[in-house]
Amino acid sequence: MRIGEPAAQAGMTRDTIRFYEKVGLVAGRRPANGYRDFPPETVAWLHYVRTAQTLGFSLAEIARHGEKLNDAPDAAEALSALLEEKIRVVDARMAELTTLRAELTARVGTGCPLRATGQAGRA
Amino acid sequence: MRIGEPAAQAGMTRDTIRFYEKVGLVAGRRPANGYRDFPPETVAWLHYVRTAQTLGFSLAEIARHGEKLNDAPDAAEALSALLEEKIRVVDARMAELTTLRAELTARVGTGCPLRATGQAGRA
DNA sequence: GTAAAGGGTGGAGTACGCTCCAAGGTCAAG
DNA sequence: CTTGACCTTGGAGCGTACTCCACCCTTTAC
Repeated sequence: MRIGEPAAQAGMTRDTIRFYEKVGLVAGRRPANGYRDFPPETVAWLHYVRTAQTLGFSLAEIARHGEKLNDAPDAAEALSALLEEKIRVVDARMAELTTLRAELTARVGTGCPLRATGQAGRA
Repeated sequence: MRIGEPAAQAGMTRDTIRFYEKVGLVAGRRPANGYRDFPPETVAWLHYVRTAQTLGFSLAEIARHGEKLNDAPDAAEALSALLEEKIRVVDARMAELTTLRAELTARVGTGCPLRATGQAGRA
């Protein structure tokens, strides 16, 4: 597929895909005419990139994940490992939010949120 | 206090505080010698800024919150409202993470994470 | 009086993730 | 063979949040 198709299907601009290629996040062939030619899986990969982004992963991290997956002898296993790692990250992030939520709740109604409640503020 | 003290107490550099002043996040007096002079509350405020940041608020948002608090006739009430608003944001973020976690869990062991499971990828 | 610690300024630079632009080449349809 | 859609490139620009720099002034301690 030429660049427009994955762009449309993944809901991003062609510029974004070119940028992703530049940072090594996607790759394709280059036939004689100079046009990029992407395999169909690229669309799924781009969706995956978006998902990982919403998880808070940087493009660099996502690119590393992609490499790991390509290098792994057993892609399915490597992937499960990565997913599990991500789940741990998500859990950690949620725990953090839980703490912050508690801190906020504790401050509601105290009338002085700028004065630390306990160790608040160093969070 | 001169700039070094709030910097040390809030764990940031003087440059950061100068930057915050530039974007309207903190303010102080300027005596004849040209040195910044901050009130003691600045330290608590800076801690608060850090906390809000970990919540995912941008400096611009935090600055707006600060203004609202200063303008409010009843600071305590205005603050509780803001905190409650933040709590809603935290809750929303957690819900999002929960969804993502479920999506990841569903993919573990499927062997094909790049193929969307349901609406995965549009998250 | 002098030296060190601390403060001031403007401006450049960094990292991330795009986004837009101008100038030009390629391809498919009529 | 021309039109228009789609593609190419390099490079500039943006917003966020700093970070570092050089160069100069003020304060503090001895």
